[in-house]
Amino acid sequence: MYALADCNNFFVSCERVFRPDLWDKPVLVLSGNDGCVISRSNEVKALGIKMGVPLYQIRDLVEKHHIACFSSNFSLYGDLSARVMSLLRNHTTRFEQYSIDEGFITLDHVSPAERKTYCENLVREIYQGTGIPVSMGIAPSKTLCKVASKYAKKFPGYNGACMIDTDEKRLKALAKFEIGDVWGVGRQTAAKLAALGISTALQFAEMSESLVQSLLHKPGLLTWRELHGIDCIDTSELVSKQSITTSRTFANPITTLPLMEQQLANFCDTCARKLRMQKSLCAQLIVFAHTSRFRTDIEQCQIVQTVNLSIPTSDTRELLSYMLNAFRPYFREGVQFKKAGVIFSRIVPEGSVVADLFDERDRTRDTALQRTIDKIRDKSGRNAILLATQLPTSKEQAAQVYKSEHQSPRYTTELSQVLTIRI
DNA sequence: TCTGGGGTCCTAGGACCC
DNA sequence: TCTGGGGTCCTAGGACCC
Repeated sequence: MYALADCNNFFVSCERVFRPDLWDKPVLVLSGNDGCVISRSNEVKALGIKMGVPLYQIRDLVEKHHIACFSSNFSLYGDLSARVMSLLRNHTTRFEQYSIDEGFITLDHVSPAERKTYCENLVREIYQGTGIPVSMGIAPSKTLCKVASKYAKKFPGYNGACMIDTDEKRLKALAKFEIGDVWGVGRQTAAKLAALGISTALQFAEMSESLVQSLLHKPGLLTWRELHGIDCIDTSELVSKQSITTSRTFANPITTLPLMEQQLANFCDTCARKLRMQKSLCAQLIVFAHTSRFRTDIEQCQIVQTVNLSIPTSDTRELLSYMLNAFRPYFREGVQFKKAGVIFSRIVPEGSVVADLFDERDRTRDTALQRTIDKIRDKSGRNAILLATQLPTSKEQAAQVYKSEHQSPRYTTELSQVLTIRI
């Protein structure tokens, strides 16, 4: 048996931990540039505000119902997530973090009769220890855990933990569960199934295995088996990422090369630091920039350049020079670039690389320099030392690239803060 | 006017091989 | 007009997740 712990309205809950006055008020958290809704309190959900809607489309509702809006504050969410996950880790022999707000534990060390109570206590402990409300779902497969956790979230009578441990409970739970809400069933799949008259998880489970296989192939088949209680989805943590992305939408489009290069240099730096943190190198980088797909009134432009490296590296200066050389010829002055980003892929572990006879770089020296730069930054802050390309071209321009008007303080990750904490 | 960011897995089809 | 067959590897794009 697994138990899934799923934080309720996670980003909103994080903001509320430090704003007890908002505990029973409508609250939402916004994406970058305060663009879209990415987390909603129950009060906001009740107002019919959907996940992902742009803020400008719900301005009236926000004002009318005095909804508290926050810009996203990922250093806060990451820190509170780590605290929740560490409490979960203490309660099991096997723990798998699935996302920033979800983790699976196994319950082999708890007798079947005590599992529900055990999880109810864990929910209480996490709430007392972190201020974050959590719902738990207990079941023999992860997909069923997800179903159970949604029931736990929806009905207070479950005391925060819902268990599907008999066939009777399983069928009852699936009968009232929309197929589109099942983990692994997205819009396309739900539409395909709707065409066959299938709308609940139970109807889907009652399809023949061979029909599911021919219609939805491997992913659909796995979901079908999971709903029958067969554990077959592996979520074991990948020790290192297979690709690393940094990309941003700009509040005001970028139209000049120096400003674009500065942004790309910072993206490249962020990716390269992540790469070095997981002790890897990459052999491919992709750099892209494009105009807003919503603006049908202006000239559209999309740049995508892939660079393959014959020798994998994690050196920021080296990666940046390849990147800018590939990008520069395609940049068109005056085009309104709304989004840009960098992707590192073909990632391999450090030390797995064989020296190249025709290598023209002094890698020993490069590595030593990069290590020194990293050390200075660890000690004195990220901006203590930067590449020239990363420097803002002008203060006025730099200030206009992003927008974040409702940012909460970095309560947990910045020193010298006086805090009011809800107990 | 304003519309997020970072991932994974799977599959079909092209390139290439003998 | 007729134009092999079978296999592997790689990649782009689709679908999905939070």
